[in-house]
Amino acid sequence: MSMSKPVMKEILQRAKNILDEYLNDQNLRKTAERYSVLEELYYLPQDEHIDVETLFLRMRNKEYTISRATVYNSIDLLVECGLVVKHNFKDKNALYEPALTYEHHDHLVCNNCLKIKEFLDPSIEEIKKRVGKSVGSEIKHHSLVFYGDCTIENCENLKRKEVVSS
Amino acid sequence: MSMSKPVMKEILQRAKNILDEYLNDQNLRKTAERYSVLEELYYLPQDEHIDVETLFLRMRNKEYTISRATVYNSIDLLVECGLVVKHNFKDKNALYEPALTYEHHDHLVCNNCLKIKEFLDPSIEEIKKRVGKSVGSEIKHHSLVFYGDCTIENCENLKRKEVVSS
DNA sequence: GTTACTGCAAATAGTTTGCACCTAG
DNA sequence: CTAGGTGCAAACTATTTGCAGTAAC
Repeated sequence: MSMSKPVMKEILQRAKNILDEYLNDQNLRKTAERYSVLEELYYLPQDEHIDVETLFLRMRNKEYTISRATVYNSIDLLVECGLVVKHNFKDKNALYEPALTYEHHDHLVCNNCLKIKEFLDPSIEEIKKRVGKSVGSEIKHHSLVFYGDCTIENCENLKRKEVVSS
Repeated sequence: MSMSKPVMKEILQRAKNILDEYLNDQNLRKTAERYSVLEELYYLPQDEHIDVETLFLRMRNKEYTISRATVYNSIDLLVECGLVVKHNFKDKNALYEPALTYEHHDHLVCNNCLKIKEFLDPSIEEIKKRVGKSVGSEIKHHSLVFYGDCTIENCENLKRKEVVSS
C-alpha cells in the first residue's frame, strides 16, 4: 500500500497509460475496478506471484469493494492487453504477475518448498528463433519453467512427501 | 487397438517392466486397471496428448470397465513413476502423454488452431545446467512451451477471436 | 439515456474424497 | 484372510455465467 519506490510508480504509470490506450481503442469503459486490480498487481514485490482468490481477499481487506467476478474479468482483460502475465505452474492454480515490472524472466519452481525463483537466460531467444523458423510459426510468447531440488541444506518447508520416483 | 508397430510394442513392454518394478518396490498391487491405462496412453500416436475425460470415455468404449476415479488414480501413479508426462498448457486442462515413447521434446501451441506440435532443441539442456549452477538447484525437469501464430495461410480452425493485443 | 460493467449467487467443469465392496498377494 | 484398490456418487475448488442493478460516456 505504501511500498511505492519511485521506479515502481513510474512503471505503474506506464502501465496505466497503456491500459488507457487499450480501453480507448477497444471502446471499453475506464472503471475504477480495472485500475485497482492493475495497481494491486503492480504493487507485488519481485518474485511474488498471486492467484485470483488471494488478490480478491487482499483487495477486500483494503479500502476496495470489488467482487470475485470482477477480479476475474479485470485480470483477464489485463492479460489480453499484455500488462499482466498468467502462469500455469504444475499442480498450482493460475498465478499472475505484472508484465512491465522487470525484464523478461523465466521461473524455477522448487520441488521441495514449492517456492518460485526467477531467472534470466537470453539464449532461450535463440531457440525460439531457430524453432520458429524450422516449423513455420511466428512465436509470440513462451513459457519456460524448471523444476528442481534446491541444494539448500534444510529447506524449511518440505511440503512434498519424501516418496521420490527413482 | 490394433495400431501396434513393433517399435511401440517394444517400448510398451519396457514401460510395463518399469511399472512392475515400481509397484514391487512400493508394495503396490498389480491391478489390471493400472496396466490398461498405461497401455492406452502408450497407444497414442505421436503428437497426440490426451486429457483424463477423453481417456476415460475412450476406455469405456472399448472392452474395459474402469471408473473415472481409477483413471485419475492410475494416471497419477504413472506420472509419479515417470512413465507418463503431465502438461498444463495455457487455458487447457491437464494433458498427458507417454514418457518413454520418443526422445525428450518440447511443445509449440498454435495461437490460432490450438494444435500442438513437438520439437526438439538440445540447447535447452545447456540453459538448465547454467541456471541450475547459478541458483543452486538440481534441476530435474523442465517445461518449455512456445505459443505462436502459424504461418500457414488459412489455418482451418480459428477458434480464437480476432482481438489481438496490439 | 444507453449500454457496458459490476456484484451476487447459481451453474459448470475438473478433480478429489468417502465409503462399501472386491481382489491381489 | 486382509490391506490396498476400485466404482460410484457426493463433495470440493476454481472459474464462468445469468441477471438485475449501477455507472461510464
